[in-house]
Amino acid sequence: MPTRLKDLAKETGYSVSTISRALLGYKDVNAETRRRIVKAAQKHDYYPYQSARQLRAGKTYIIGFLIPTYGLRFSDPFFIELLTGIGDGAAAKNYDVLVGTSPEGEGELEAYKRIVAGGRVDGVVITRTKEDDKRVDYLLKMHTPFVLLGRVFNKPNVPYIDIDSKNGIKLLTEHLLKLGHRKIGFITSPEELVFSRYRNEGYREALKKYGIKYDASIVKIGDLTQETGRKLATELFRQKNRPSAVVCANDLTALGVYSAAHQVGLEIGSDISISGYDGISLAENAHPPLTTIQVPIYEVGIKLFNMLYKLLNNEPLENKQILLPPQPIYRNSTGPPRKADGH
Amino acid sequence: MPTRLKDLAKETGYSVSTISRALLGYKDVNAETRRRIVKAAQKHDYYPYQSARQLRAGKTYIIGFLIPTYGLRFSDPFFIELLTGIGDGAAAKNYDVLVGTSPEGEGELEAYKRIVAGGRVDGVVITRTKEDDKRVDYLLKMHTPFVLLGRVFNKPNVPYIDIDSKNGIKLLTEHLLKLGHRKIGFITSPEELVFSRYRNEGYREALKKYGIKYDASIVKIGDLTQETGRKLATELFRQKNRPSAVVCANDLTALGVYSAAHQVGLEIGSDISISGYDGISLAENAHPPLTTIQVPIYEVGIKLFNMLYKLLNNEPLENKQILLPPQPIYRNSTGPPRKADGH
DNA sequence: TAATATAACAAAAACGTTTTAGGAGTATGG
DNA sequence: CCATACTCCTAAAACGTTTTTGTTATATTA
Repeated sequence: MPTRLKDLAKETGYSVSTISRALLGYKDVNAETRRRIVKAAQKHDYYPYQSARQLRAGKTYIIGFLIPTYGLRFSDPFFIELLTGIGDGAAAKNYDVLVGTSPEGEGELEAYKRIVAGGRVDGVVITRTKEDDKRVDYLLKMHTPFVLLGRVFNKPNVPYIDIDSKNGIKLLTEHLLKLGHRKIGFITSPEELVFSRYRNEGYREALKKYGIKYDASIVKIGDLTQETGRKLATELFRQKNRPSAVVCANDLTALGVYSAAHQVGLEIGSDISISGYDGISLAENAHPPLTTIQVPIYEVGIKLFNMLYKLLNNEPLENKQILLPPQPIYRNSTGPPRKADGH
Repeated sequence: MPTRLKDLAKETGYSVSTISRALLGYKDVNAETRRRIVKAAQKHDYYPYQSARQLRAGKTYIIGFLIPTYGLRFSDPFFIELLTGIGDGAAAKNYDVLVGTSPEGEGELEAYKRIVAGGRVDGVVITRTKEDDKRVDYLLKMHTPFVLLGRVFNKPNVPYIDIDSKNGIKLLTEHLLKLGHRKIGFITSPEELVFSRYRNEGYREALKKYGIKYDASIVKIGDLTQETGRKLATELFRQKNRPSAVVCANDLTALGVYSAAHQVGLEIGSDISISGYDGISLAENAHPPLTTIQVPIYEVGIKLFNMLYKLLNNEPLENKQILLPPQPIYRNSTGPPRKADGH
């Protein structure tokens, strides 16, 4: 049904190779000939058949992006914003994005193998890098180009974009300390994630700077979901001498803490201060608006693709490793603690 | 770098065609031969090269899914849940999902043409169907299989899954009416969307049933984003005799109304009742939890893929058109209106 | 005028897989 | 012992594109 070079050849009377060369802009095609061919191509809405193009070129013009899902009802808006960025960047260069899910643990590497070894994609965007990341090892072994959102240890030369989340969390924690908070809880992310380490460091450094001892009883490890944020915050709020503020590893967790706070009747911004991380649009429209680190997610998505594009086309990559400074946005979810130290 | 049939042929001493046939399970391959070949394939982590397979078969084993984006900061979690459903359904059948964005208007059809005419995908999942949907016309013309999330007019035979949103909105509106509300605002979705018509009908029918006149001044057309929900709700709340309840076209809009309500100091569930639609997990964890229609998004995603899969493989489709009954969940965002009719 | 350059097109090969058609060798049956 | 059936394997073709190489006709030059 769709038009192929063969059809255009039959219609115009030229050979398949001339049709191809005319459309691709080769210079040894007569101007009038090219005009006729282009006209016919437009008339029939010709688009080159990708499978053939791919086989011939040894490229797919497709990049892979696997969304790390924790559990079924996975819905972090962060990944939609990132995905649209990557997708729009790709579309601008006539690339496509193959999207899959990668469950944590077992199936994860298998999902990558499937798309990489099968030659389904030319390159990959990886997020939520781990301390010992098998995916990176595998891609290096396979010589498959990739870019990371987040850093990785012991691999000095891999290209990445990351937000300096150590200083991000540090800024937020210091902000709370300046406001007068002295007991600040922390709901962090799974230990194996690289950014957990940075965020934990930021939290600790801020405390240290203010001479406050690290208290493991008010530090909880979440999984970046709202559900878990709510659950862990509830635990924090049940404690005898509950923290007056909670720093969260991401916005979704923070929104979960909102939920917990409401349940126990704590007013956010006064009874309890809460900070997030990511800057999803829900954070802005939450009540009260959430103090967070604003990550330019969509733009990072575009940039990630463009880096990968250069890798794929052997263009020089001037900035191979980009560490963006954290951009804190202080909103009303954080405020000075109640004088009559609540509870 | 990756292993190909040729390599396995060289290693085992069999021909390329025998290798292929052995791995594909043809019966005229000696058991011992197959064993040896399979062993070699495993040893070298062989995955068939997709481009070649696709070209030969005339199929890509890829389906397309274009996310309709309104504006840049697009982040409706609904689509992530749907996407993971579609993706997991596809992966189970060794299919992949090509994801792109489709801006409203101009570029939309072009985005579909790119992936369909270029043979990038075998079939397509379409969401947010329109009254006069060019995409459907195009796909029918191209004989490209597709399934819809949502119905379409004047095309009796197209396969779809839809929630009966007329009755969904009707149930929610009636719920509010039963609670005693008599002035119920409605923030609906863009007119061109098919489900807008159904939802509007549901709203009107409920009012009619209770003998209440339709009041255009408290019906606003939004765009399904939180931002716009907030903006339009603010307009509603500024009115002299503001509505005591607001029905929203989706959860995200409802969360925007939450934001507006908080800004004006209205207590949700008493000063103002709010209902959503979709049942994203954020709705459950909002404060107060949002009354909504629970759509089994993830499962619908899986089912959509399975329908498309059958179409692609010419398997019979018993239920070509599925209309799911609405599943209302009444939470605390809706309650009886204040006796001293606020304001 | 003969040799050479140039312009404009086409033939053919290649990418890696799957499938069709068939072939060689062995077993079976009358 | 010949014909037939069966087992197991392989050669070759095909999918549609791009690119390399080549060819023909015309124009240019000595």
